[in-house]
Amino acid sequence: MNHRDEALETIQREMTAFARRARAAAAHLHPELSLVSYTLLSHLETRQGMRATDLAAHYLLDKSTISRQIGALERSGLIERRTAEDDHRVHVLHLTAGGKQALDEATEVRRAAYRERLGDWDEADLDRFAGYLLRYNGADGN
Amino acid sequence: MNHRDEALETIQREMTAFARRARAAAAHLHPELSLVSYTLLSHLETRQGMRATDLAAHYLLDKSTISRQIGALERSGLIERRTAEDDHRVHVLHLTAGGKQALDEATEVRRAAYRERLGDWDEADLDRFAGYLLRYNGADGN
DNA sequence: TTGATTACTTTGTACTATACAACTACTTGT
DNA sequence: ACAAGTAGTTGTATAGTACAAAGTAATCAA
Repeated sequence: MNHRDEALETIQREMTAFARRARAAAAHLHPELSLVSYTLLSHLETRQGMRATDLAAHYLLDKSTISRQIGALERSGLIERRTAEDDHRVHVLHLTAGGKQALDEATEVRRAAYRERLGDWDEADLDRFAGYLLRYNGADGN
Repeated sequence: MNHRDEALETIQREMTAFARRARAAAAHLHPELSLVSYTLLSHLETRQGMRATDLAAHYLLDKSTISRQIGALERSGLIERRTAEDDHRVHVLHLTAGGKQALDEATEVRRAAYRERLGDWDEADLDRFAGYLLRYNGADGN
């Protein structure tokens, strides 16, 4: 295996290892909001008015899975579903005040964990790492 | 939010988004070996003779979860459990030939996907990215 | 304008991954 | 040799997920 493949292998392995721990890590950090709920809320915050279908595509999930997830979030009062005026097939999704608050609390806890974890990194490295991740995720449509 | 926090925020967000897609991505790439099974086999390959408890700690999973996972892998003939000679409470885990083969096949598929995805990165960037991931994961014990 | 087709979502069903608690089996330190 | 600790399994409950089928609304073609 050449040098390039070794780097790819490392990236593959480390990204995967991280992914594998993320759910449990989230559960420990903020037990009241699962990783799944957190990511959905977080996505809705930056893109209010998104459709269920868009979320499904983004997270590579089945539409039925998303339907149930947002159903649960709605029942918990964290989001609102509104039927779109122009197309009555569509439900547009919005964070409620409670949803925003729950999200903010979880985000603060997560931020603290990352600040701690990356505390000894200098700013240039953080920037480059962030840039690489954006580029990586952007590649297949983040 | 200062610059440093913005970089942290990006890292947090992008790592999380990636994690959220990894399971489904794996299911599409190699349906015959889930992300969970893949990571366990992969870990065993590099560290033959590992104990169930070690896997649980590494992946932040409950020992019962690991117990059932390795039970399933054993029933599928992908790994072997051997009682340790020096401590009869302990089961050490080994990849079987079949397990090695299944792992190799999935790894090849994954490698191809990463090669594709990162095809336009130059080698210096791949190296730095890999380095950052190692550093990041190493921080809390990978 | 209505019947077919398409688009978005929900529901029925089944399975996998997971946690927590209780238990069994073994080991170790005093 | 027994109390305390460690490794693993089993009972039970729940969340997350997929796939297939159905429901509902919009659009398009004749």
